[in-house]
Amino acid sequence: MGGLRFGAEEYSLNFLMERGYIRRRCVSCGEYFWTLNPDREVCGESPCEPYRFVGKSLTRRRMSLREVRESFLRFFERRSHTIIAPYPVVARWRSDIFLTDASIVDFQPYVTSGIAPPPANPLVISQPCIRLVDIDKVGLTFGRHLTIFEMGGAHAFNYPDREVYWKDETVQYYHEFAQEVFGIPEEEIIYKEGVWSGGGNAGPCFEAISYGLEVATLVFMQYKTVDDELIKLPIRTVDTGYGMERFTWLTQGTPSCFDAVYGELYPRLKEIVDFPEVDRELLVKYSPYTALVVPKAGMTIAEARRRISEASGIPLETIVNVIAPLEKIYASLDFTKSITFIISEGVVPSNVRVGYLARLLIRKAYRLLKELGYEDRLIDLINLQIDYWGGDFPHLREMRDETIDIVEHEIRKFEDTIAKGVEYIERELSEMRKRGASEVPLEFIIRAYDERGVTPDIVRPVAERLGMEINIPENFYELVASRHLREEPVREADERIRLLEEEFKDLPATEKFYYRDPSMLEFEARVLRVRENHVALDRTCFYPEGGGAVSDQGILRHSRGECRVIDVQILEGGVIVHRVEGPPPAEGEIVRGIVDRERRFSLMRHHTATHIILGAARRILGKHAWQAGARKEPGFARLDISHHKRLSLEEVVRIEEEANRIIAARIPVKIMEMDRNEAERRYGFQLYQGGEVPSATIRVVEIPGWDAEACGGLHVENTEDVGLIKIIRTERIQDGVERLVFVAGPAALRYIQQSWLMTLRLAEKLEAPVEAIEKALDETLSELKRLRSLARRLLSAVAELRYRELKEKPIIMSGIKVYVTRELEDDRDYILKISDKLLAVDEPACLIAAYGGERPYLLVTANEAAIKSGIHAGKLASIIAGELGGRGGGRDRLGQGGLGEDVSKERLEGVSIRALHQLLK
RNA sequence: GGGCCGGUAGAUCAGCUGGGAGAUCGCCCGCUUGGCGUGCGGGAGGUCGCGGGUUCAAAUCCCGCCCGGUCCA
Repeated sequence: MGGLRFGAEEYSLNFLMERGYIRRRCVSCGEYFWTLNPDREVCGESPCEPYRFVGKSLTRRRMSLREVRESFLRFFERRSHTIIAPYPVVARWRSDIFLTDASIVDFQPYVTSGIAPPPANPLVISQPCIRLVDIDKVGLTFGRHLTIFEMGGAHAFNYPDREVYWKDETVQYYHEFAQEVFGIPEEEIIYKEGVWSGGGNAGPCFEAISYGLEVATLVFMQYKTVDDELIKLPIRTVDTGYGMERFTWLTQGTPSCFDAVYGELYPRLKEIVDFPEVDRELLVKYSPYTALVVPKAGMTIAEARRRISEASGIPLETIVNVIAPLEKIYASLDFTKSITFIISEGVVPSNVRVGYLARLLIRKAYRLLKELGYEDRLIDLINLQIDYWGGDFPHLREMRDETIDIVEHEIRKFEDTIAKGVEYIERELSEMRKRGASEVPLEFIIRAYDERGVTPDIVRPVAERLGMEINIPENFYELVASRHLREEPVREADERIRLLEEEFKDLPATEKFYYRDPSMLEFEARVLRVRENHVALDRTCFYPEGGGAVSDQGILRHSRGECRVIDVQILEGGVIVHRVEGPPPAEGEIVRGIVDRERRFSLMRHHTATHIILGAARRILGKHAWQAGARKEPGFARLDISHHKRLSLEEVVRIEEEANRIIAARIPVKIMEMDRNEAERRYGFQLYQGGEVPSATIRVVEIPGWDAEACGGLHVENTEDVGLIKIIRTERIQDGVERLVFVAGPAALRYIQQSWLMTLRLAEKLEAPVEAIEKALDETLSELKRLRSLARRLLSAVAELRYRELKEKPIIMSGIKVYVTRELEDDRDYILKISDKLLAVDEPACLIAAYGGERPYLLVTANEAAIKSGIHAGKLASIIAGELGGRGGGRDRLGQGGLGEDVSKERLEGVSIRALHQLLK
């Protein structure tokens, strides 16, 4: 949405004009802003103006982050906002993003689009947010950018029939907040006009600036953006973001935001890492110029440092040697906080999706600490973060052991990767050097990172040790990225569904009888439309495919006979379409539907079993075990869960035992339609195991005391109806995701019976009692080994005899001893043994052998002397095989081929002699 | 989810323009030594991830699958 602008009327608020604010244009950046000071020429935001609060106490008093957060929440509570507890940083209720990067994310898209009501209106929340876009610049800006921060959000949702508040009040609230809580004088409150857009929405906004620092953004979300066009939204949303950390920084006037947020932690931090002692005067002098660093402009770090040095007069080497190490400490504080929050919410590092972001953070933190020589202190820092933030976010402490375990495991894996990578690089580089290369090719550095995760900073010391030059371009990571620039493959799997949607979209939503009474398996309904073999009814008991479960099947009886229902799909808009085989019914008539009972019950059992197993897995493996996918079929089901280690046999056995205990406990399965906000309050966000649920009410399937999930599936009434659960296999489908494949009910019995029958058959074949099959098999295998070795030795002995026989009667041609033989033994090693012996002479010798059954193989060998005399085994093999209906080839000392027909020794001799004549002429 | 790399002896890896499965370390035996180490000599150890295809012939080429690694502006 580059270039989008709103007219002055969007920003000319009565509130501002009544206060005497005037609109001006920044001489530096060209943006419009509102100020009380008619002489002000710049907008006041860095980099147009350096910070003016560092080293000073400009606000009423110094405040900690917690105090700022509390003041913020209470301030808006006094103005009739309801305080809402923070949402997770992992946005599992959304399918479009992985992490919560703004407070409004909590309410998108369902609240902002009007599908669901907000939990309160207006509301206020302090939402921990994670943003990784500027990760490489964290530290460099002294804390203006963080990967994790708290966004104070005061939100109002204005409906056509209910106006809460809009622009004037929003700005007024901010204005009063800045004055009352912090004592910032009006002359220092500047509002810069801006445009906010993201997630398909847009609107004008004000950036609130004081003393050079932007501390809040006030967004008036009121448009949907479609193809660069703005469409008014029915719901206008006040979306404000107050930077809790930035306010804290402002009140404290410390050189960096990290000092303000983590200051009280420094004594403990110094016990963990050697905190560089930097002269405070230098930092106070340096800090304002960090405002010059604009991460998004694609400025390299070196360039940023040069510019700061130039502007501040601080020598570049001071910055590099004194300040840079401090920045690394800052960044590792920020990264470890992000890691702590993400992992505590049950994210398992992996090579996909949000797991990859977690891995990225852990690796970056590790490398950063390694540069400082403290990579072994990463876990200590995580513990420190848990201690520090655990007061405000208790789940961090609850998850401490799991978090530490997962991070430790990830670090070990990374160390492994590096160790192997370094070995590889040493090998390759010394090889390159041997071949005369004096510089490490850039291609090699890129490949090392892309394929093996070995970063340039690891390659560099190896190269230097080997005396090779190495040049790493500043834009290295962009180069890597550029080779992933390929087009996204277009998927067309859903093409069929899309076509169906075209055909049926104008029909009313089908009445879902399967929810009303899941035991009802026969019903009558009117046919609304038939398109080829797709039938839509006004109501149905057939459960459509969804939530990882395949659909019901059954029969439709109608005036022209009956057809089989083989697949059922629910389309957007709620029309359910039955795909049928056999004569379809006529439109308008009444049909009788009969659902396949066996299949339905199997699916229900497997579905409930999936919930039971998930509950068991979360108890045995830990709360990080989230559902990462599921599939329920009549014959089996599978559940993918996030977990950082391979499942051990013991764990699988315990999960199975726990699951079957829940079956035996005969717990009734409760299914309720609940208000979304109510459900989230009661069960927490682990409701969303199956991903996003796009509705105001949520269907909750609860096995009381065990598991509760938002789920649209059909379930048995009581856990005992599942009968029996047998886990039959586990797989690791990706790094960090384990798949459990299991069977339930009669399917489980069938599986166990089949296993038992196989065991019996094995025992029979091994001629051993069932109890002893393992022992019998071991014995058989070692016997096999012994016999193989015996066969080899015997063959050697036979070869020796054969050799002596053949040696006596060579055909001599042009002074070359040629041995021709026809062996029945189908064993090439045997022939080669004979050949080795026959050819181990100084005079020219050559062996031509056909061996094996009806279509024999051909082997031709020649020794050095023979080759010098003009023999080429490969060519011989080619000629001879060609004569005998086959083909062959090879090199000078060895040729082989296959013959198309059986051949006698005599025939082979004849052919061989002719071939030799041909070759030697 | 996609891209890329890899899977060969217990370990680390070479071989991969199709034509006899290798190196180093480790292991076993012998010699060297007062003993350990060392040095020398010998030896055991392999479904070349699995399945299919092409071919007279596949570790090597093609396809599918499994497993591991890595990267994703």
